[in-house]
Amino acid sequence: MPTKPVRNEGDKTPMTSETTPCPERVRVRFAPSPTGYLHLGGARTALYDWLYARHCDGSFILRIEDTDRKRYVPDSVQDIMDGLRWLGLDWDEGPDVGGEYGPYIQSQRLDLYQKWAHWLVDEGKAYKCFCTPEELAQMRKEQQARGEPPRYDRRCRYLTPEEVAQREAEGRPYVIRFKTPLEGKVVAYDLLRGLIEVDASTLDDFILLKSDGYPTYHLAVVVDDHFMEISHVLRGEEWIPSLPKHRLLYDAFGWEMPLHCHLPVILDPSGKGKMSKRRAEKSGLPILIRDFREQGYLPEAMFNWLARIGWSYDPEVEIFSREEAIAHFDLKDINPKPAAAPYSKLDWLNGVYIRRLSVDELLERLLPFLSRDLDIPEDTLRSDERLRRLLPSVQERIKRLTEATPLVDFLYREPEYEPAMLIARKTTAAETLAALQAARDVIAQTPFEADALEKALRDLAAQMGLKAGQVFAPIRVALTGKKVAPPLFDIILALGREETLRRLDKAIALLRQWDEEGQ
RNA sequence: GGCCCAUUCGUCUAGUGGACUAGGACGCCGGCCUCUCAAGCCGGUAACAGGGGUUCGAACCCCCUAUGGGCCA
Repeated sequence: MPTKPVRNEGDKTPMTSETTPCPERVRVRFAPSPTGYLHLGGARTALYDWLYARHCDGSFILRIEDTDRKRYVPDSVQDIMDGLRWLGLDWDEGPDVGGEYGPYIQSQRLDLYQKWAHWLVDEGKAYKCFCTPEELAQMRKEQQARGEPPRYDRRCRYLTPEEVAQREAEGRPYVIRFKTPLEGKVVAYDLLRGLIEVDASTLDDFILLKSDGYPTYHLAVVVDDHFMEISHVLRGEEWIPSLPKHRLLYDAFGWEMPLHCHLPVILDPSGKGKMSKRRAEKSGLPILIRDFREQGYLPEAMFNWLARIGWSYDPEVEIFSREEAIAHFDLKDINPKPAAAPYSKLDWLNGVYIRRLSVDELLERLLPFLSRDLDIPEDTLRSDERLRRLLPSVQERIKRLTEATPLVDFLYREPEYEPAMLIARKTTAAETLAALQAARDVIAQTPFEADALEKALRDLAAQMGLKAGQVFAPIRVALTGKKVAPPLFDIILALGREETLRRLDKAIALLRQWDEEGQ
């Protein structure tokens, strides 16, 4: 049970700098099922697991819970590990790095589960159930007809030893079920919510070992957490309903129960239900960690954003590093309320992190995206001074790495645009034409330097009775083919005088022809 | 439907009986700046689900209702 931090009289340090004292030996695991790629919910759970382990100088363990063979997705283990690494969540023990408590893949631990399931049978705390799927279906049907909640009626619990022996002799397949107490309360404790009480009568004689020798989640998780000496089980709140079953199992085994803390789920942005792959696809929002990566989010921004959903150590602090998060992390500060994923905040945060990068760092992060979009090798781009020179103004215009391409592609592609786009608002084709021609000459004759060029073009605009923007706009379109682009003189300098003049000439010709043709 | 969990601005959050005319952030709106778009700066909008208690006093404690969520079927 967490104790409240003691605050001394006259202590001037803010409350937020204090965290609950850590237990002696903290071992926390993240235990995903390889049934799909790493998504928001899993990543956030892993993040809190990791933060707690690191805060307490404990161990973070990765365990693969692959006992559901039907839903197995082959490359999901790889995806989960890639995603965790990308987020900077490193593990001390796991399938790839090993450890003293391995193996860390449940399908390689079947002997253990079988041994302990049978131990419970021998102790009279569990029993073999020989009911066939057909029998169970029939049972369910009858219960429903009678308006009863469907559940196992425990008929095999009361089989005599002779009946059991006979069925075994016949070689009939069986599952092992737990002998749930028929009455009384089952009480378990959750670090965030306190006592969670449930009537034993509402619990089923749940299955521990399936007929194929595979354990159910309940058996495997309890056995593994015990033998891996897990001190804290931090998992999604969707597991709260199974907590009483686990309590019963720990008691039956005579093992000490780790502390449990159920983390709030992440909801769809509408707040109307758990974030799921389907819902995400419908709304066009990313949910898989690989998708966030693909869409140009920075891992440090993701980390920050994910950590701040449902947790805060200081309401005034929105932006924090991994180290700060570790230093301040405290289970008691987790908000038990399910939270809608605040995507707009992620965009803002990502922009903040992008702007904090050095130009060199930004370039490195951008290279994979630019290379792919522009079909130019990374090395070529890396050594392109024109690109590097443009980056500072790109940096403050993008929220995601994917947004850089349209801002710089004019360097590598001939601009394409409709002639009408050249005409600035409140000007005519003739005025634009005159402005472009005059601007062309000014640029050709002025020292090729930003301040000088800008002054010359501003003077030109004044002479022609136009606003500076009315002269800049057609030039921008002529050079980039776009109305939205980095600042004009960054563009001109990046392109160089020769190319700038060439594109202006082309624009002039285009506009003249378009104008003569009567549009 | 049963069991469980939760309930502060649109959203993420602070708040653990008096410091609350409820604080911060994102978004949104407005302004400044400005060659487009951004960034930046300034300002604004906006919440204790409802009802009963307990208490001198409740966002905070208790109960009920409602709503939302989770799990099982």
